[in-house]
Amino acid sequence: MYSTDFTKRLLTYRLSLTHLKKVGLNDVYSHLLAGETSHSASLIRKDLSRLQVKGKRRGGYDIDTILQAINAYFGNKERDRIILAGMGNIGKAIIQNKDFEKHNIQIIASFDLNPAIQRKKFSIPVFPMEKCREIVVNYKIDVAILAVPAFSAQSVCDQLIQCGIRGILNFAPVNLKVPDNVYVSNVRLVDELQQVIYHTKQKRKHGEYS
Amino acid sequence: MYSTDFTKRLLTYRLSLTHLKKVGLNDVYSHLLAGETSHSASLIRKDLSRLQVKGKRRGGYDIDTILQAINAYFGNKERDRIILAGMGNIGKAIIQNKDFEKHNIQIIASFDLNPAIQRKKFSIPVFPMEKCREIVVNYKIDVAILAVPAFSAQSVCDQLIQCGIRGILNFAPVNLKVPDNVYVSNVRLVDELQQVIYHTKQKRKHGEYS
DNA sequence: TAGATTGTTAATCGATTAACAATC
DNA sequence: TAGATTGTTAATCGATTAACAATC
Repeated sequence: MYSTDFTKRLLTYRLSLTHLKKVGLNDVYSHLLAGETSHSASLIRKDLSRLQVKGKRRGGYDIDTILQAINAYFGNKERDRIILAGMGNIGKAIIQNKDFEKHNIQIIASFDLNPAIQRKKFSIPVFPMEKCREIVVNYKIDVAILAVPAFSAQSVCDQLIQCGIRGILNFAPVNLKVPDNVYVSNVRLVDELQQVIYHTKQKRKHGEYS
Repeated sequence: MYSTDFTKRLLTYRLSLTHLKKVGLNDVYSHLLAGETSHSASLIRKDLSRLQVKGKRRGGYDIDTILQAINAYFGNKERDRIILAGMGNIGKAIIQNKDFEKHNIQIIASFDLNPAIQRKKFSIPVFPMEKCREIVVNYKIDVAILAVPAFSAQSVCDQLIQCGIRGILNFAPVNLKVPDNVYVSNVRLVDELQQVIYHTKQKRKHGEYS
């Protein structure tokens, strides 16, 4: 079982490699990828060895081979289908983002408590929460994006789990309580920004150029 | 110098403590906060000791004292003012999010290359990039949110830095190249989701309930 | 008092890095 | 060949945890 850090790094590698490929490269040295991703060459070699990707002793690694290995690691075969709960600002921004489709992730439906929103036309159907179980079961959905206001987040989360959801990407500023068999990851926009502000100030104080 | 992990945990504590306070509590035990945040009681006590917050040997910690210490750590005095580059879906979702204001972060202006967008009415003014230096200098702005499309991310990033920006919260799926004195943090929505999907599948396979 | 919790020290654990032999 | 890079092992580093004395 590899760490979540490893999994995260793989996606960073993929981003850089896709870029390098577009720019015309076929091979990378570990130290080149290091410069692109701000991970050390040593760590990259270790990660690639964990992925069982073999390089050429003096010619670096074949980019396509790495990309294939990364995609295989994430299970690139079938399209992943997920649902969205909450059609507020964040929910709308998410369904308009084409990057998910590009990576074979399809948001098949959305849920919202507000009937006015249910009646509006979006690129995906919007249902009331009552429809959730039906869709999760019929389409065998495992993962949901939770983008509802903080005050209803725990309750909607509970409902999603009740319906069979086992993985949640949560945008609400709340520490969700979930059973052990449910995986939750939080995107806390305010916290992210606060951290950038904090670390920027620190850099000013202690940085090389202060 | 504390780790970025420590800084991140503090914001998680704050979220839970604010919640617990609203629910009517005045004090917390380390193990209670542990249950809320999914960090160990031991780590929480260590973090609080790093923050120089003292508890009562048998009565736990005073919530307000912790909250004050956390806010002091982040420098709660003055309001932080930042700018936004890119008024696409994500940019719009961000300026509509009231949580930033709640935490004393003010987005004072936005920039977009598209003149049509510049003319639209939003809750904050939208300028062409040429105005950037003027605003960054006049208002002494350090931090920017970068929410432009991937293809222009590096170029807009370079311009921001040119104007004096030293901290960037980047939403574009790109590994930005920046000088050493600039702090960058990335929010990769697609990657976050891909990780949730991956870990959810893994839990199915290896989890307690498989 | 007995029991429970803090605060801190020492031990553990795991992730990253350094180093270098293998090899193209 | 000489030089450069991989692949792996051992060393380091730091973060987390365990343990427990202090104490309310």
